[in-house]
Amino acid sequence: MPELPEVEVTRRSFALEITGARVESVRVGKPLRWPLGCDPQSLVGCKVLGLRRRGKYLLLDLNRGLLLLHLGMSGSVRFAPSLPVPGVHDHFELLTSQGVLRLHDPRRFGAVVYASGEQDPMAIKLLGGLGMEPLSDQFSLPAFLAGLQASRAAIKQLLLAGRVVVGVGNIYASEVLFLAKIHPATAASSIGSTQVQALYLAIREVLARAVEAGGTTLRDFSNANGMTGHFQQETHVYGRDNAPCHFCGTPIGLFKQGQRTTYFCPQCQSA
DNA sequence: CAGTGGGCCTGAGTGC
DNA sequence: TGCACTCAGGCCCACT
Repeated sequence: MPELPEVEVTRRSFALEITGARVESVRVGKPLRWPLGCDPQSLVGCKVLGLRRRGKYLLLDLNRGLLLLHLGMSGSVRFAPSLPVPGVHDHFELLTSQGVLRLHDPRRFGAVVYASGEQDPMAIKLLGGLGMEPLSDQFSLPAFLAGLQASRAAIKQLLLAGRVVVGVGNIYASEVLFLAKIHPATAASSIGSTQVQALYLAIREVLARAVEAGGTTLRDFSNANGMTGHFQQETHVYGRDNAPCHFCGTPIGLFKQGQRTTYFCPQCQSA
């Protein structure tokens, strides 16, 4: 499910409600991608100072350390004064003085990891290699250009790797490359500065627009209040193979890049 | 060293 | 209806 817009939509949907809450109990279900890294009971009594986002991670700041939440491919978070009895795919739950935080994740590619602080080795391992935040001032055109010039990988795969800029997953990578009229298999270092600028602008615009739209709900994404997104109604190429390109009418094509499906317009994005 | 591909899990959808 | 198979929004890590 979750690329940057979905994670940011999730964050916004309960950041204020959970801030200031005191953890009263913790429930863990089946193992997630990584172990929690602490005794769940040690979280009881912690106070929630705030909820931030870095890339596709949610950072729940506590008065003692922080929890890193990742939604993997199929994760979603709910936060409400109370929730129904946990189901088989609800693998982590914090009961707090202000509501119940629950992670639902059928495929269990997600994770909840405790770190004592941002210098904790686990925090560094997970967050240390992340690229620029695309919706922040940190994301600059010169730095983006330098990042692309340093890699001869295919641009789509470089975007997915998140080492240059974070948060662009499989859906949005196809979308931004379409808007910038760049073929997804183009070697990053060979893209001219004019097209790099178009890509830079497309990343900012598409991600910001997707956040406004409440994210993309393909199957099961919803925010912490259970509301779905509707950016899927605005995609130009993702999931539209054989449908006419919105700009030129050519049928949208698809191919595989590193096990992931890439959608593109063979006319608008001719290599 | 950079770049590619396997694997982690489960559920939904498709074709026979 | 049932079974086998493919595919899915991410990311670490072993390998080349």
